[in-house]
Amino acid sequence: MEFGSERSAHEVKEEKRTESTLGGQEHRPEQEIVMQETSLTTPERSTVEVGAHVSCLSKKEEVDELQNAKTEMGEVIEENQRLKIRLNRILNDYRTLQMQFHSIVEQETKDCSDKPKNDQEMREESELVSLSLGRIPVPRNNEKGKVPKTLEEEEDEEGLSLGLECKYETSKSGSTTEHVPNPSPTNSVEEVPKEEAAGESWPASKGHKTNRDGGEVEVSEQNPAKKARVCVRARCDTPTLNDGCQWRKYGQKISKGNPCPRAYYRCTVAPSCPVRKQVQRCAQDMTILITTYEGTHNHPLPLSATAMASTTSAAASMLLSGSSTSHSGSSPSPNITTTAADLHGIKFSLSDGSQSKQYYLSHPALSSSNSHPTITLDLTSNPLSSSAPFAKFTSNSSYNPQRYPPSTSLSFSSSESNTSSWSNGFFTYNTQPYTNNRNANVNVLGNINLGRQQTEQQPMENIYSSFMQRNSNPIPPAQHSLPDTIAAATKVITADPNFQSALAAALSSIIGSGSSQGNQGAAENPSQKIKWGELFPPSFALPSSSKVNGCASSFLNKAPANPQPGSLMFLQPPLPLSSPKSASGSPGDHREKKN
DNA sequence: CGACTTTGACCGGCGC
DNA sequence: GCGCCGGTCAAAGTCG
Repeated sequence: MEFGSERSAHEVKEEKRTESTLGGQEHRPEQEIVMQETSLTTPERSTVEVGAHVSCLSKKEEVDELQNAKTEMGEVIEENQRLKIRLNRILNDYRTLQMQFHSIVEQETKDCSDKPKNDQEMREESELVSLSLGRIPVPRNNEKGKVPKTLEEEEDEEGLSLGLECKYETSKSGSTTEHVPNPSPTNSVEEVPKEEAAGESWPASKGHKTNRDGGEVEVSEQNPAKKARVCVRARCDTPTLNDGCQWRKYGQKISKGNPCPRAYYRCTVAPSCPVRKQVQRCAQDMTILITTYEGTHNHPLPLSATAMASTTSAAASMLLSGSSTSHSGSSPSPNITTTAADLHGIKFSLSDGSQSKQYYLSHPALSSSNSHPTITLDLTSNPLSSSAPFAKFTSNSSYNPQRYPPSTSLSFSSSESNTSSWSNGFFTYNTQPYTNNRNANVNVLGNINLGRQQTEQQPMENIYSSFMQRNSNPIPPAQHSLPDTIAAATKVITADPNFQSALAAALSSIIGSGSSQGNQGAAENPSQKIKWGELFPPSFALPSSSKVNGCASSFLNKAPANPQPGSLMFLQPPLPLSSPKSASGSPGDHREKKN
């Protein structure tokens, strides 16, 4: 709460500063003109003074001085003329600039009023966010098409406000309103529980459960639509991914459309942990294991569990914080595989150096329930973009367009070879532009590198430039000045809670791992927490799971677990694939209800 | 014996 | 209202 007010004040200051800065720049030409005019009047006055002074001297001296005065006057006149010419030039320049500025403003206003209006309406109606922070948003559909407009629109209307002051424009609506009632950082604290609550509540049998269990009620009567799920698709030969957590199977069901049974697991690390997961083989590719996580751990996790927990939390946070959903026009078939390419959504570019992984957040593969916003991480290599080191990260709330209308689209992509992002299960995030330091990976603020690190020699394309490239269509990236790039990137970051969430998770993971070689995540360090909070908005709320040690996912094993020394590592210990039985961790209370 | 899995039954939501 | 379906429960079985 205190923290919230602090940050609010900070935001206000930032905004004021920005406004004043911009204002000053606008008026600067006028000031220059005034100065010039003043300087022009000065010579005339001096001439008069000279004349008066001459009258007091002798004739010879007068003559001499008159001649001198004439000479001086001539010089002054010449200078005056030069000044006048300069003034004219300045005025012309100023007018030209003014005209250009006005024309630009008008143009953008028109753009905003035309397409963006629809966009805004759609966004408000659908409560969704559409961002594209990459280079190429494939104009698949209207949603995609509007992505860049949205950014431009925001940028234009908001007047290029800079800084990391938080803006919650993306979470403008309904589902979000409940979620993020006020933009104060307090939300960062509140969001966790909310997210948890969202995750905790499993729809079908809540009431059911409540009745049977009587007392223990983890039922939250919140908006059912807010239950976020994170679906992870990964190639795995084992029955289940070893994500570091301990799970207990409590059910199995053969779902329609998939011969493979779906298994239901419950986290048994803590008796009251609401986290559950569903595991199912992909019908089309049996080697692909689809794991859907729901809920947030309310207990410390084993170190090996942090990765997955953070990832899923981040993804869930992205969904929830942005009320983001993206809906592709792809077939309603529960088959995700077909939709991956169709999904616009967050697109994280990444490069592993040796191999690239793709992360698609797509339709809920497992989730049959349309009431769950689902975000899917596709860790399977995608043939569609296998040639490019891309990672796609798309969110999807559900198939049901009514509940979760098409909307959110984030694309942090860059076709450049070296980039940041989700890579082999690790989130590598590089914000080098600020430092321009290739080795800035050490700097947590500047670079987020979760997990396996690229070689330091590898130039990593900064995400800001990526944003910039995406945001400013007309202007080639190379022409962007650094300040512009930073400004645009900042804008994007501050404007999109989803991205903030991703950042949050990434940072939290880093923080956790940073200190956590000793187990306790630095996120628990109040001071650091505040720092992060200042930098990031509510959506940055660290999932509870991020505070704890965590999980690794077996899919990470696919990536060579050879972290680069000196870099921020997210998950160092290689995680063996294993059955749930072999899952590590204290048994805790495994029979939460039976006993 | 405790922890875990299996599996049929039950419940609620949703669509027709 | 009915049936389908997803999700969960809990008794029975298995394993170490």
